[in-house]
Amino acid sequence: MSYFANKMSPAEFDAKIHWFVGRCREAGLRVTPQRLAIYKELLGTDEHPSAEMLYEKLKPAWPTLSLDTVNRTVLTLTEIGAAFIVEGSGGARRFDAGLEHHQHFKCVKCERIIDFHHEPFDNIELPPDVAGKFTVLRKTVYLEGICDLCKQGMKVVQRS
Amino acid sequence: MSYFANKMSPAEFDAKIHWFVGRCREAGLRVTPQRLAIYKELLGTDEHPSAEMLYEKLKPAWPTLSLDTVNRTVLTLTEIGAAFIVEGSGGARRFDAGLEHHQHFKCVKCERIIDFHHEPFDNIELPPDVAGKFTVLRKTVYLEGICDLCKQGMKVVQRS
DNA sequence: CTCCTATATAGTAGCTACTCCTATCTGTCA
DNA sequence: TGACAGATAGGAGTAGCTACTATATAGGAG
Ligand SMILES: [Mn+2]
Ligand SMILES: [Mn+2]
Ligand SMILES: [Zn+2]
Ligand SMILES: [Zn+2]
Repeated sequence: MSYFANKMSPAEFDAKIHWFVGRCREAGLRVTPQRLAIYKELLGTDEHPSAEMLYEKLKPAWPTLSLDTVNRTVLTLTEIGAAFIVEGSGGARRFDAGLEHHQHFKCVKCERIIDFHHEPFDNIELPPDVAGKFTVLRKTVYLEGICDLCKQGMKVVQRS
Repeated sequence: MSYFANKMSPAEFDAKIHWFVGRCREAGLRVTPQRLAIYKELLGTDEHPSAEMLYEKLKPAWPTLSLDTVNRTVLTLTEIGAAFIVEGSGGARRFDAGLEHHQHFKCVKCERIIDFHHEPFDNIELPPDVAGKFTVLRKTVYLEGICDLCKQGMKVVQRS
């Protein structure tokens, strides 16, 4: 059985921020206000935003923030294991700071990326010849199709 | 048990070309020399080329071919179900005319996309709540990591 | 606390991978 | 063998990064 992901508690959120600060120190990275703000924004959403989407959300509170900083920062986040690039095909890269086991469904119409969790997908077993030949760093089960809102013909904010 | 994909016979190749011509007619599309050449090139390779890669391969034989035509054509191929965009994260879109059940391993260093086939991955069962809420058009098991050549530290042609 | 410096940021320019536009051409059918 | 809707070539335009450089600042030394 699977379930759709839900919000985290303020305590969980704070714990993750604390972990992130430690992870930065560990990696020899400065905890700049921009870096923290970008991480918080990514952590607090389940929309799997692109760099541009994060930039637009942060701009009101951070008027001098540059898009390049957002791009550099999300790349840094993936490098220290605080986030990852969501699998998909085409368009802008989408990011995710949710490190718990879960999977993604992407709507090909509205480009929404929706979290779900199905335990059998968490640790799919690799075929022996692949495991023997390659170093597998990431195993993903990924679904694409039409989401509930687009099926109903409802008007959804189109992306791109 | 899984196995790595291998070449098709000339007879199989011809059969697929024949199918493609019929599929074009069926869809009300003209069978132009460019369209056929692009499909043949994509069908004859297991490299999962980008539009640019196809363009470079075809240029010697088709000096007046434009990159835009390649881009439009691979899009058309996906629309009529003669090809699909390979899943992945970031970079140029990569295409595949191989419609048989198989899966992909992508090397994060050299960007090679390698076919393999593991039967348990062919028809993974959807969680009921996802199947009920969304129309799932594509189910993908996707692996990423370091390929055999890159592990050996061999020099491989870097992409991008 | 204050200063120092390596690292990070802002602003901008450049690049890659498409996507759109328009004049010209051609596969298909009558 | 035309006629013409659909396709292509070439070029311009756009989105999404990526590189460059002067300025600013986090965080450690003193
Ligand atoms: Mn997610
Ligand atoms: Mn393939
Ligand atoms: Zn949708
Ligand atoms: Zn490799």
